[in-house]
Amino acid sequence: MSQRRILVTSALPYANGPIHLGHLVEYIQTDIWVRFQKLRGHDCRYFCADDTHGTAIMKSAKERNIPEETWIAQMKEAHLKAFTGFQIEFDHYGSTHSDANRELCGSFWQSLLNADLVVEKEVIRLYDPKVGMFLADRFVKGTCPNCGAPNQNGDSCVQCQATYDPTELIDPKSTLSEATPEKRPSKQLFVQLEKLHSFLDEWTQEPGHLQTESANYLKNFFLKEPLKDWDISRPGPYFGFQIPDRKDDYWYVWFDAPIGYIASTKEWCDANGQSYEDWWKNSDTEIHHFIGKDITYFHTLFWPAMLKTAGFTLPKRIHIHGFLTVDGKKMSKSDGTFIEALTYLNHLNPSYLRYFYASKLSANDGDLDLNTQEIISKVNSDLVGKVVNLASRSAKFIQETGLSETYPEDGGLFQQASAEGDAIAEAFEACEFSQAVRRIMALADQANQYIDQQAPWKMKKDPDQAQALQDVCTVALNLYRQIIVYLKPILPELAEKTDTLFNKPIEHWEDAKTPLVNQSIQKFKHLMTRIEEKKVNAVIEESKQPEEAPIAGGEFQDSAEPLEKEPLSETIEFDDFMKVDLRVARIVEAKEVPEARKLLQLTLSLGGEERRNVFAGIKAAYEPEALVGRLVIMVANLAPRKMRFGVSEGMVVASGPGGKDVFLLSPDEGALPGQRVH
RNA sequence: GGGCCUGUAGCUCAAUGGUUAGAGCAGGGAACUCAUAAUUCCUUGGUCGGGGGUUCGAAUCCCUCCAGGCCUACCA
Repeated sequence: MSQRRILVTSALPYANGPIHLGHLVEYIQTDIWVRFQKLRGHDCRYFCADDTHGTAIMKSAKERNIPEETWIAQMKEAHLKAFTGFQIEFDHYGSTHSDANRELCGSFWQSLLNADLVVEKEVIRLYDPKVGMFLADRFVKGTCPNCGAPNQNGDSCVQCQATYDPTELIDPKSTLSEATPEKRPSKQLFVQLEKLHSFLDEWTQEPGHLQTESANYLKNFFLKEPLKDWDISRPGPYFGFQIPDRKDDYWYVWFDAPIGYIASTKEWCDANGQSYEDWWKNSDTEIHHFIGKDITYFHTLFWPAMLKTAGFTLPKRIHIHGFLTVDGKKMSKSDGTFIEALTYLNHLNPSYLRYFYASKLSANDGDLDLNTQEIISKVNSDLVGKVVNLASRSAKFIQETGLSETYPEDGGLFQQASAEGDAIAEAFEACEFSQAVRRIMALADQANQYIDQQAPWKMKKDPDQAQALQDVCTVALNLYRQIIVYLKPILPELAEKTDTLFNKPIEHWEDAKTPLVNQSIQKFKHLMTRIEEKKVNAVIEESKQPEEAPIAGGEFQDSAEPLEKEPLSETIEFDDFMKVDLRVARIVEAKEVPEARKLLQLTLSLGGEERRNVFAGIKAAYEPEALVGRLVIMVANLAPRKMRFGVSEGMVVASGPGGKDVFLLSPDEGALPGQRVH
């Protein structure tokens, strides 16, 4: 296979807020893809930078009473800390506020001028006389001109969904100073994108450049009609780059941001004795941009147009991903699901999230849901239970002897898994990470079966079987290492620990094709620990922020979520209800069931001599001692159920999703054991 | 209102138009005791969203309806 030259970028995070788990979908996705390409031996480089310009940055700096440069330096440091923590490995991470970027912007600009694409037009905009600047839409609030709702944003109304120009707002107010803005004429520069319409038609529809859903979206939406002129300048004061030969005009942040990809490349090239033009003006370079679907517009229309005009190589592919939801909903600060990267890292291992995202990501732009129960189950059963367990259950048998001198007969397992590597590689290449993970886990299942069949722990008891024992463990550990080769792009840290275990680093994807033999093995140390639910809960707790002022409606603001999660059942008749015999019962004894993960054993009294033995799945939520003596509601006529630990003679009634969130029902004071509930 | 995507087991997802639709997790039963209560075997569980159509044959192709998601609007 010939070596490819691949340049990869992720979208530049805005230097105005911390990195959160939503951002990380993209950086983890990109990082996995880049690590995969590097492991395959390609000349692959990953560039990114902070996006540092615009009015929002000015506002933040102003609020803190510090220069913009100080603010963006602080943000960059925080961003890098988060990325490093999640093992996102850039070849270079720059900033759009750099000399390299300023120069490149100048050269792009000149190309646009030369191509006669820039025109000047006069527009009426809102101006804040107190602050002395024109106001971006987001910094104006006022009464909706359509429905009269007060306190609406500058561009649209949440009440009636109307969109409008901020100059149409009734009674507008600047959110920067509370001043009433003035309407002022402003001369602004526009790029006539329409002149490149046919090029964009062609480029966006060419197979391979975009996912089909994105190509369709552009075709049916923007490209169906003449493209609007792109408003590319902003009047000062504006934190950004001044446009050459224009006294008071700055490039709009979305002009200089994507050029930041090239500037970051250039900084790396300058430091490494290379020419950035070899990367960006070279048809042999594959350029891959990873972005979220919210910025499709900028990367699939403006950006190719700019590259084309300035004579740069066009992207080979734009990889567009969806948004992150948590437990099926948009991230929410009040729910504690707006989780910052650094908050996560305070409690949990980054590998968990890397693996979880990989197991959910595919090449389409659908949203990805982070479900707390699912991440626990996936990591604990796949990674710890299956993969790491392979090493854990075999390494210690051959710590003294090391791996066998020649690779033993294994019934073709290694060969088979080696061949599977091609299909796994194809899945990685196509960004079908979930498929790759599925295939890898199937290999782990096979390897566990092999160990079970061979039963090395039995061989260990018989000195005559010493060679067989070494051979079986040699196979098992090689199958394990092979899996780690495939997982290395996703889990670099686990791969490093595995390198240590085997005294031999994994350096290339092809390492999965050759078994290790005649090799000493380090003393086994735990490679990865299980996720504890309480740590996940701690992340959510730490992420919770006080609710913003309630919208309306008084003091009872119950969430609609429980009902959405478990909708009402169909209507039943009274007789149906009466079949269920609910009784008040007193817990007279409660004890742990040591072998059971979720169960407590309860002895319930229905009064008099009537006792019931009930197993309840509430171990995670209640201490046995705290339960003794309290009254609960039980289903008293439920058919007895034989369980592994004994017969359960009914059930106690509780609400909640399960796990730690279980809430037993209690009757009000005065209720007596044995009384029926109706 | 329009566009795009999705709908398969309780949950997460597979299945080039071709046997009886499969995995993992969860549930039930058993085995094992090397391993971080991990693993292995057996097992329960499906109106492939509904209805039409094309076909020798449809989860898969076409039409239509329903539900969900995302995007976007007096425009496609």
